[in-house]
Amino acid sequence: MKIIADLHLHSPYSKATSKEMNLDGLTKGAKIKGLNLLGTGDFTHPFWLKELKGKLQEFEDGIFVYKDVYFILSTEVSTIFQKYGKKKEIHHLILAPNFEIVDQINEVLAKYGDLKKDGRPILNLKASELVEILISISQKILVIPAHVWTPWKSLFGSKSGFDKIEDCYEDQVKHIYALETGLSSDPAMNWRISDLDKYTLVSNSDSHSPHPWRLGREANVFELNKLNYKEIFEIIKKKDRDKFLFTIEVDPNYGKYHWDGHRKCKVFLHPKEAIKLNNICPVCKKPLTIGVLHRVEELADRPEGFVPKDAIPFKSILPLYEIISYTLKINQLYSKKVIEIQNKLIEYFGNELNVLLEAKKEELEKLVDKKIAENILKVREGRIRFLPGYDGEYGKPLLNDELVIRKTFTSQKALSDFNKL
DNA sequence: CCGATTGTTCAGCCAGCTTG
DNA sequence: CAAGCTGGCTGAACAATCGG
Repeated sequence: MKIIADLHLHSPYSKATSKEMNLDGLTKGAKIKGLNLLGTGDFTHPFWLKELKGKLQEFEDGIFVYKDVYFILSTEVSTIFQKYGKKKEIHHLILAPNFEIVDQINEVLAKYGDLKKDGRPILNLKASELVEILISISQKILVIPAHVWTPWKSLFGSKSGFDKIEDCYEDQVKHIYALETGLSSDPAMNWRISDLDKYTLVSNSDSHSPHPWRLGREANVFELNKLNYKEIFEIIKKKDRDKFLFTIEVDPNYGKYHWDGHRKCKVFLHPKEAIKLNNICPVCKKPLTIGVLHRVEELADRPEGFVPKDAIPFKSILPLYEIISYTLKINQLYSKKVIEIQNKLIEYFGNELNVLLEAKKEELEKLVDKKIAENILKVREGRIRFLPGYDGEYGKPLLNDELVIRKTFTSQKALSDFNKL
C-alpha cells in the first residue's frame, strides 16, 4: 500500500496555529491534499493528548485512525542549552510507538519545562540529554532533528546551530537516523555534505494550518506491505530504498530562509553577494540573517549536482493554490476564483497531489485555462524560476516569465545576475 | 454607479530572550 | 527593568478595483 505521510505538524495548542488544526480539520485537509498518514503533533500537550486518546481508534500496532486518515504519535520539542559559551536552541521531531510510552515521555519531560504552555514545549535540556532520556524510555522512539537548516532553532542554523551533528548530539548521535530537510532545502542540497550520507532525509510540512496551501507542502511516500509503527520506524532507520519511494518537496527557493537578507530593510542577497558585504546589511549595518543556501555552501564538501549512490529521490511541487493564484495574478490565496478552480480540479482528479503529480496535460486543459495547465506541468518538471525567500519571507514563483524589477535588490548586479538565471 | 471582490496592512497571540 | 524582537497565522479594517 502506498502511504503519503506528513509527520510534522501542530495542534491548536501550539503558538501561532490555526484553530482549525483539530482532528476534523486535519483529516479534511489530508483528504484534499491526498495524504493518508499524518503525525498527530503536540502529544506532549495534555489537552491535545486527551483529545487524541479520546478520538483516535487503534488501527495497527502504533498506527491510529480517524475518519479514514491514519495517524502516528508525534511531537516537536525545543531544547535550550549552552554550548561553547553560546545559547543553543534546537528543535526535534519525536515519533512514539504508543500512548503508554507517550505518557512516560511526558512524565519525564515535564521536569524540564512546562508542557501546558505550548504544544511545542521548551525544555531546559541539552540535545544529547533529551535523546538519552527518550531512548532510555524506549528504543522504539525516533528522534529526528527538525528543519535542520533554518537560521533559528535548528541543528545547522546560522543563528544557534552547529557545524557537525556530533557537536549537538554528542555521544547520543548514534540514536539519530534521519534529518528533516525543511522547506528551504531539498535533498540535492543535503547530498553535497558527505557526513549526511548515512542519514535518511525526511520531508514534512511543519504546518500550522490545515489549509491545502500549508498542510502536506512536503511529505514522504512509502510503499508498505502493511502499515504499522515498526514498518515506518525501520524504513527511516535503515533508509530502505525499496520502501521509501521518494519525498515530495517544494523548491528550496520557495522556503522562507533560502537566501540571506533582512526583511525589514528589503535587502535580499545570494550568499556570494552577502559574503562580499561581510554579511552586513547595507541598509541597517547589522548582521544579515544568513539563510539555508549560505549554510549549505559553508558545510558542503561536494560540488552542486552530486548524487550519493543510495540517495532517495524527490519530486518538487508547489501548492496548487499558489500555482493558480500566481498564474492569474491574484495575490489572495483564498479568493473565490482560485478556490473555484482548485475545487474543480480536485473533484476531477481526487486530490491535490494527483493534480500536481499525475494529471495529464490534455485532461487539465479540458478543465481549466491553458496557462494554468501549462504551469502545473512547468512546476512538475522544474521548469520554473523563483524570487528566492529570505529572512522569513516566502519565495515567489515566477510563472508568467516576469523579469524581476524590484526595489528590494540593493545591488544592481545581483538583479541582473538573477535575471540571467 | 454601486455592490462585490480583491489587495494590503496590521494587531493580536505569548514567552523568553537580548538590548539599552 | 522596561522595551523590543522573534515565530506564523488569523481575521478585521480599509483601500482599490472590477464588473454588471
